[in-house]
Amino acid sequence: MTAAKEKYHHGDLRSALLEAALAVISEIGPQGLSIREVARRAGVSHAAPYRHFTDRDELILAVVEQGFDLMQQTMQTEKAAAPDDPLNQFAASGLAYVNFALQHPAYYRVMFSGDLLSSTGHLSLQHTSHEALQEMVANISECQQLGVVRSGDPVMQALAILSTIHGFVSLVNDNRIGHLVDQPYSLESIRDAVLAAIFEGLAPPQPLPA
Amino acid sequence: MTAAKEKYHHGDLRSALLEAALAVISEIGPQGLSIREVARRAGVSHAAPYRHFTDRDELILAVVEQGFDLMQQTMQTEKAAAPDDPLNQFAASGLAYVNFALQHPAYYRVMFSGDLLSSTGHLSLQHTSHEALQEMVANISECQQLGVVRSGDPVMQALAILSTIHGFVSLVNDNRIGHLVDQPYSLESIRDAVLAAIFEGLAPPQPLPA
DNA sequence: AGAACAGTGTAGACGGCAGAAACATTACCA
DNA sequence: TGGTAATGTTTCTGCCGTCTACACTGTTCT
Repeated sequence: MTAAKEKYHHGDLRSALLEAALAVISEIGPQGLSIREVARRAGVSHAAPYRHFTDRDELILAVVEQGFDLMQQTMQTEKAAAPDDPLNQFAASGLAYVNFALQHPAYYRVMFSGDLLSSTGHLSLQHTSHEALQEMVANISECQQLGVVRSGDPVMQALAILSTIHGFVSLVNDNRIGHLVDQPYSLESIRDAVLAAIFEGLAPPQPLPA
Repeated sequence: MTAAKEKYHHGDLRSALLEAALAVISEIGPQGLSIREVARRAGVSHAAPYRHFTDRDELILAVVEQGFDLMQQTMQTEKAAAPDDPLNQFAASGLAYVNFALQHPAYYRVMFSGDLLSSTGHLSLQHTSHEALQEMVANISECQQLGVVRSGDPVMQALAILSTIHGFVSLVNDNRIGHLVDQPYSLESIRDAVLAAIFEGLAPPQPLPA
């Protein structure tokens, strides 16, 4: 935990603030994220964070970017570890996305809450997500050419899949699944069913004639 | 707009506050919703709302409940207007859900933002959504018995569909779709594609032998 | 070595917010 | 007509974001 680092003023306040911010979001939720609380946890005065972030928004944005980095990295790793055919790799990416969201709910909430940042703009983020979608589309096209995914506009298919996955993890992270279903369903079983539904919908309507 | 109603103190402050709250959410977003701003718009002191709502949360909750009522009503109407077979009625409900969310983004955001209310609990809402899911499940079962929906646990199917729809409208309402795709896709076309994808995934794998 | 300087943290102030308490006004009812 | 409950206002506390003026620390130049 932040080891031995009290060099001169603080050492690495910026990182400490990001860490504290994530902790606050985990414990209290994003609405409880205040500059003052974060500063308190980092053990500095309430104005110190302004040396590193011009704004509350910029602090949050930094956490968001950190989250995107971590997610992208995780997905890349999982994809690389999957068998070397497009459909399996695509499935691995999807599973990795969902697992990231479920394992790091604080990150996912900040990244996609929509109410946290005042402006949804922020070009760098737009670029990141646009790229991610493009990769997804390319992957789907590849699967189509192999005949393992039904034909259709891959952009539309990607958006539908993204909707499903994002919707699922949002419902879970906002704690709405528990109220919806009765006892005997575990989160993992629902997750697997949702992912299965995606791939059922993606499969060609007629099984391969072979 | 609010007609002639300045009876005694205010007339119907409670309604005026709900109306103002919704307006604020539309214009500034849910994070800008403050008791004081709402009171200002209703032309009363900042403490007046506390006569009608014990809490900021309770005000928001009232808007949420109003939203659920309106949505349920809309869906019921559309469902009744659809042809009298289960699959068409199911499709009509789904379309109505999406359209409600797209036409009343402010309501939808408050209803499902997750960050707005401190507690996700609120039994009445849990009850409402649980009931809604049950109805969905029943509808799916009916379709299965007619052979127009593939077999499988209808609860899981319902959750997958709900995920897709909720995910789609969340992405749209948080303004993320625009950054993702390039020009030539209209929102309606994406909406239709997403809905189509749901029903493709729901269709029996082998077309009816007839 | 010593002085200037930039980077970093602090102290205090301002206005806005949620919420509680005490007070004022109005509608209604006996 | 007078009493009472409902409704709205004022005022206060404490937290928040952000700004400004100041203090400390490490570096760099002479």
